[in-house]
Amino acid sequence: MTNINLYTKKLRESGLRPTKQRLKICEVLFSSEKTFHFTINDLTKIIEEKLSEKISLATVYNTIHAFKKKGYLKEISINSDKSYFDTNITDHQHFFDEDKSQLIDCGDDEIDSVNVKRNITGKKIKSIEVLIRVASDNQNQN
Amino acid sequence: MTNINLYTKKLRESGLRPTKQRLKICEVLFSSEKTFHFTINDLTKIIEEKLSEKISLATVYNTIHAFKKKGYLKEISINSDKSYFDTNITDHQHFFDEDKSQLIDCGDDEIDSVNVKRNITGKKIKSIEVLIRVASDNQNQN
DNA sequence: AAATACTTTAAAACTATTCTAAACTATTGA
DNA sequence: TCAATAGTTTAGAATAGTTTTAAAGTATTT
Ligand SMILES: [Mn+2]
Ligand SMILES: [Mn+2]
Ligand SMILES: [Zn+2]
Ligand SMILES: [Zn+2]
Repeated sequence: MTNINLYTKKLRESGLRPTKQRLKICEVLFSSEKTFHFTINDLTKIIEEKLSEKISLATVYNTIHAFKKKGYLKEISINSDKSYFDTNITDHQHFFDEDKSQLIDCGDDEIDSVNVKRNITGKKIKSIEVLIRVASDNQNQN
Repeated sequence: MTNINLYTKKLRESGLRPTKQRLKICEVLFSSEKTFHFTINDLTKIIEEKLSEKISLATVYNTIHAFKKKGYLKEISINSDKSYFDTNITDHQHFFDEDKSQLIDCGDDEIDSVNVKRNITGKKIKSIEVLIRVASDNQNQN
């Protein structure tokens, strides 16, 4: 399957038609073997700089949300003014480097799976998210 | 130690003088044996309704931040448009009821402690946060 | 081709949070 | 005592990420 076909499939399955703009977004999100973490701002900059293409912010937001809803992207919970997304949709956890405001994947082999012994009546577990905040040793402690 | 003295101590240790407004905030935060989770909006409403006192939002924000910085409050990481705070500053984890947008404490005995096998060079672990998202079984799955 | 449906876009709106600057209050020290 | 100084509260303005709007553009259907 060519990349264009793959992008088209993902867009269609997310309820979106494969337009020029959306395919560009896909190119940034899904062309690399490597997964990555990004904010909407990051993504918009990459599109503008690497693909020298100007896409309206609204289109970027809409597309990212459709992919998130369908499960082609994950959103990572951090206390931050911005939203962080992840092209790695497998079950995995994160370090958050507070010095650089940067997410780092934590492999399955690097953390024991979380065992929850309690269940909330009438509720189902949707996800278990672990965030390990790290910072430089010699931090301004104050 | 009377409550007023306790509040005064907490304020002073957070670098704030014990003013009328700040003591009111303390009363809501620290008078009950039970700990609780809140947003700034919640807290402001409680102050206005229960204590029939009007305190400027800026004062609430400043006081909450000072307490957080000092460690008398914790902030919980959720993907939300608002910040959630916790008067329970002991090491514990959370369920997040997505139907009600409500945090539920997860006791030490209800979850196995997380074992991280990797360390990031030059970085120290500041915290390990676990968030278990739950929602009603019969959710609109779409 | 005309009608219809979907999309992009710039700009406006929205909202939680932070900042500002002026009025107010408490503390200091002569 | 009381003026000078330092700290505080407040309403409103500013900020910034995100969402909404509405009009112009594009694609699809009949
Ligand atoms: Mn926020
Ligand atoms: Mn946000
Ligand atoms: Zn990741
Ligand atoms: Zn809690």
